Amino acid sequence: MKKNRSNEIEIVVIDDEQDVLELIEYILAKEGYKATGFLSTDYVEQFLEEENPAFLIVDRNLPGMEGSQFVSHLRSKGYELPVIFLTAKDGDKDILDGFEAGGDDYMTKPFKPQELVARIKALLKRSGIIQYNKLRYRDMVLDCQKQELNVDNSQVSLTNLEFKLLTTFIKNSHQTLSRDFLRDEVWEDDGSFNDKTINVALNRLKKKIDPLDRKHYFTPVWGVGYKLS
Amino acid sequence: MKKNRSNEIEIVVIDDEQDVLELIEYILAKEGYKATGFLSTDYVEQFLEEENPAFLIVDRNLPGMEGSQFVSHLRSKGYELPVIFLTAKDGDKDILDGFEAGGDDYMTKPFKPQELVARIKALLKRSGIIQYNKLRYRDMVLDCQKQELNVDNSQVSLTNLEFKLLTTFIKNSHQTLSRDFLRDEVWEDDGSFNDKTINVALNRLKKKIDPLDRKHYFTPVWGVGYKLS
DNA sequence: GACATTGTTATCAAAATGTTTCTTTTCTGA
DNA sequence: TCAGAAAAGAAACATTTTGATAACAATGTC
Repeated sequence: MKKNRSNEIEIVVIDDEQDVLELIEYILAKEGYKATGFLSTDYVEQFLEEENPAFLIVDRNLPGMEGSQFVSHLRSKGYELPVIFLTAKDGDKDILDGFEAGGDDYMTKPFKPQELVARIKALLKRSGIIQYNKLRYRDMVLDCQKQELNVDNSQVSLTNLEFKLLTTFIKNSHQTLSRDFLRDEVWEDDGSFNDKTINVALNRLKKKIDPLDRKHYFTPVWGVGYKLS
Repeated sequence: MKKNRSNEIEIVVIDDEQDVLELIEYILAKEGYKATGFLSTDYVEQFLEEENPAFLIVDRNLPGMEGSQFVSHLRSKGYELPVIFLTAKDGDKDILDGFEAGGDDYMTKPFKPQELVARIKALLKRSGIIQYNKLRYRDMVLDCQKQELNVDNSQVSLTNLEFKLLTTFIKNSHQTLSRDFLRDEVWEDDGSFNDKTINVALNRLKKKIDPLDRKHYFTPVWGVGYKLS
């Protein structure tokens, strides 16, 4: 029901061989994905419903329900998450069956880990799950598409102005930003402009992203402006 | 950036061997696609600009510019159309290069025509060029052919506009949709357009699918638009 | 014409942003 | 070092912008 709180992309892997499962989980973990393995299709649907993972990697020879049948079933239920088949079944007909069932890609075992990762990435990109407009500073991650900020893996909601302000600072993290610069860049100077507007805006931002003032993201530069620290 | 007027999906194929080109064109035509072949990357960019085809199939060993280089170039220019590499270059490194350059899929020659077609279809579906039959989000299931919505297993009737709106949100469930985007996508901007039209339409939709406002499917993003939650 | 759909307008509420005032901090020079 | 000036912070208030909602008008459909 709810998306993962953290920024991690969650991938479900279904394979009946424990060691293959572990290998894949290891590969995915190394790439920064959160992998959840299943030895059969049992409970997977329930898991999808509850956790809403981003991606599915599925073998075809599974106990109980065959992999492509399972995917077909999911599709008929309206699940549209990207699916890669990863299986020893490598006949021409098998591959076509996989796509017919609603798979997005089909890889045969044995497989190259790097190719699996590349294909996953391509699909995540194509499905719009990966976004590139991300900015990072210390433990902050800004998602420019969603206008969202994560600080230390918990979401902080920012207003447009605050977002623009923070973006400007992170894009220029190496230098002190003068009030003049900020006025030009963030506010698009409408002439009349109160001295304190910038101060107030910045302090509101500070309070939102670090309410307890423990992290001191911003340092005032006396008589000039502010810089990230 | 608008789709071809006709119903046909237009696919560009680049391959320096005339007979391979013709074979692929033949395969695609038989599947009902409109194929346009090129023997090199020359003029392809111009063609993309003018015709805005839906899909690109590209060889790697091309006279002039190498295939992956060309794709990389297109990506950097902002072309987002799906790309399949279809090439004899089958080394591990080659495949990774292909994905690195921005390819969506990678097939090696010799290839099975049916597999090519299956991969094209999968990608067209995933890119939203072909419609899905069903979409799901939380406890909502949309049947796009019947224009029907089921929420928590009971049917809710939606108007065309409402259906299109909801579909757009579910297809882009991972990001905030700005009013500009919605205007382009759902209404096809007739120029005069009241600010509040979108608000009203969305609130009507909200009320229909969740009359008691218990589920909070939509979250307004202040000053921007809405997102699914 | 009756009805459903969609767009428009008006009103209110909420959120964001700007302004003012006062307090606190920081810097400077005697 | 300390007093005073200048700058920044904080809180309260004011203004503006935006969103929700309802009522109404326009449009299209049968």
